[in-house]
Amino acid sequence: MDNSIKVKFDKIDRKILEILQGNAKITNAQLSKDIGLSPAPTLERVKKLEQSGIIKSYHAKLDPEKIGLGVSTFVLVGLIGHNKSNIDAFMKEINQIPEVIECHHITGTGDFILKIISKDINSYQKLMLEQVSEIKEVDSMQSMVILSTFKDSKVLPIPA
Amino acid sequence: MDNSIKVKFDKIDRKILEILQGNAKITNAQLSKDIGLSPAPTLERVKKLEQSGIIKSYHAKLDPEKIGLGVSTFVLVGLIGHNKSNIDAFMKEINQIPEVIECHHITGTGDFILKIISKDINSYQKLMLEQVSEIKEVDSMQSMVILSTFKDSKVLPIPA
DNA sequence: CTTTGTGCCACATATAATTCGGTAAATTCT
DNA sequence: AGAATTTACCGAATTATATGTGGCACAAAG
Repeated sequence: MDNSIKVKFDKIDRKILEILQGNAKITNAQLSKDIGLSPAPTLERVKKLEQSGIIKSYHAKLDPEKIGLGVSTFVLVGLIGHNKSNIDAFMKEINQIPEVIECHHITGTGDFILKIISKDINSYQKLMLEQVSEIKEVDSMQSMVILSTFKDSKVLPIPA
Repeated sequence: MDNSIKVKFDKIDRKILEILQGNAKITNAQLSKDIGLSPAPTLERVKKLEQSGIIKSYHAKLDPEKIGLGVSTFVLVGLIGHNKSNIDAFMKEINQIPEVIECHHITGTGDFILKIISKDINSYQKLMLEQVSEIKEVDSMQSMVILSTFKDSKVLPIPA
């Protein structure tokens, strides 16, 4: 099991990570210029960062509205019980709903927070009524509809 | 102003978008095989999707724990007023805090929801006390600490 | 029908990634 | 400290990939 412990990386690696978080499509040649190395060791560092699991994957970011996804929400979900089997069953159901793009177990008000994205309010309602609230472990749900998004950074603040 | 209206794309484009959301590093040659076209028109389609703004950008996804980011939270923030100048001022401050990786204006309980990521509980507390709560438009704050993340999909469900 | 445009392929070329051999600095061991 | 070992780097050659071009076929418009 890979238990995600902190891995070593130096100042140059940090710079690489910052650049690649913001722009994964940069050429290795340009990246090497930006960090002040030649292409060969630059590539070597990127490969190591990938192999060590620091870089997990690369993704294209789409414009939700342009693909017809007009409604995004956060939903606080309370479960009927907190034992492992309940949570596992809930997770399993949630994982099968592509509109649920995030699911986090949290402290505080609810037990879980979901991020859901769908076409419009109608399809959102349908999704909630026919899929989410149908999961038998679900007790309560509280929706927060996103009116607008001011910040959605894909760049994590790498600690010194 | 680009007002993010829905743009046309066909079944092949949808497949391209699905693949690129999950794996932005695929070669054009492989992508063309996966969608059943030759490289030239494949590349042409990808370029069009980029130019039309459907594809906004490409990002490397890092493992937060491996770079020493152990604490992620959602924070519900209430503002002292809801007029535009207040909200603008708040946004401006929020944008300068790299630990705040998301900021959404929402309906429901609070006015805004933030996603914050930091090194540990101490640095989180420091951030909240010295930066977020210092913003003068901020009235109330309610933190939800993420215990674990079960799903964090970068693939949006493109409607039919 | 004819025309115009769109989308495709195959192939040629340009650009970029990747590999390789060698060197220097840093680290470890004695 | 000094030798041995490892690590990180560079420049150049090679390989892979992206990109550009011309031509063909189908579909939509006139």
